[in-house]
Amino acid sequence: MMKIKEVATKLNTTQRTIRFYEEKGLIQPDKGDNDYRYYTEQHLWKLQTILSLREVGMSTAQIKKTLMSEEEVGRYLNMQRSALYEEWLEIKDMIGTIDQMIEKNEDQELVKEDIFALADQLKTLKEKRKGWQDQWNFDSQARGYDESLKMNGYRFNVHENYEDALAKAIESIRPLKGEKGVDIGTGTGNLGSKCLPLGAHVIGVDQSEEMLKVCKEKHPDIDVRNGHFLALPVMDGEADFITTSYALHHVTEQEKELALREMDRILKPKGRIAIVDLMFANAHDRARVIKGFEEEGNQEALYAIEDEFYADRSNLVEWFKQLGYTVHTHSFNDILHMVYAEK
DNA sequence: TTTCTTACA
DNA sequence: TGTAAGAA
Repeated sequence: MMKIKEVATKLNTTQRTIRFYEEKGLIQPDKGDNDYRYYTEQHLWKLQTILSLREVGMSTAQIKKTLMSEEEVGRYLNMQRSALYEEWLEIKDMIGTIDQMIEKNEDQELVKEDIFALADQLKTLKEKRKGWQDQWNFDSQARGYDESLKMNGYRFNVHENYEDALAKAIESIRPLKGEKGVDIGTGTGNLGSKCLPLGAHVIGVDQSEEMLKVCKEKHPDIDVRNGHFLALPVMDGEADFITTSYALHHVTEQEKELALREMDRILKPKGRIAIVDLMFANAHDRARVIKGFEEEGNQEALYAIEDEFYADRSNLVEWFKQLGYTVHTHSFNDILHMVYAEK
């Protein structure tokens, strides 16, 4: 039985901190008749983990949850990593615009407007990065996701050519042994897992906890991470290739450009990207296909298209080219396409 | 001496 | 979380 001072020095903290954790309900040491706190080995261990989690920025409230649910420390660490990545990206954005402001300021004289504009731009960028929300509630869809893939829509089957498309993506990427790939919006891992037998390390990113849980159960070898298109939990230039299927249409057309830049950030030079998704070849084609659905009175299709953000493939191609990529495209049907880009 | 509690920054 | 003050 140790008294608080001994514990504090041993763990390299202060007595105040230890009492504070008790106040927050994280630990309950035994109290003697003199009201002194006495700590056992178990208490020490617990305090040690509290301190460790605190060190990586987890709040006491989160730590409390983590400690109570015993089994899932990994899950909370995962979430914490994502949070830190988001903060990191935000800081990078801020530094970037400050650089631009300084440059403007040195160039010309009266450039307040430019600086205001840059600040405003930064603000919207921050909002986009944070403002991501799961409009379609994938957490609740997770369990039945693979089953629902097999079912066809009544008059509109978005998963027609699904397997062909996934196969084509892998065939284009040609993952090599030892390479690191990132599968964005990995869901239950249907696409990402196809890289595993080829010897690649796969990071599966998804914003839905439940999806990740299911994914991990199906494919234990996938390195599953919380995150989304606008804030990928991956370092700059870490990925040899990126895949994504049936996910980009959950991001608005405006955000898609930012999403491509985010992919560009994590991709190595010479890296490859394969995007398989519901999209239209271009604006004309979009009008043509929609008109077709209207003429046949296919409300189901029209509603589905309106509810989500099917990309304009020509825009994606254009953005990739601006970033210096070589781009190829492939159509599976009117609404299912692949964009393949090489850095 | 040591720890405790409470208040406040 | 750090600091301070009075009490046990």
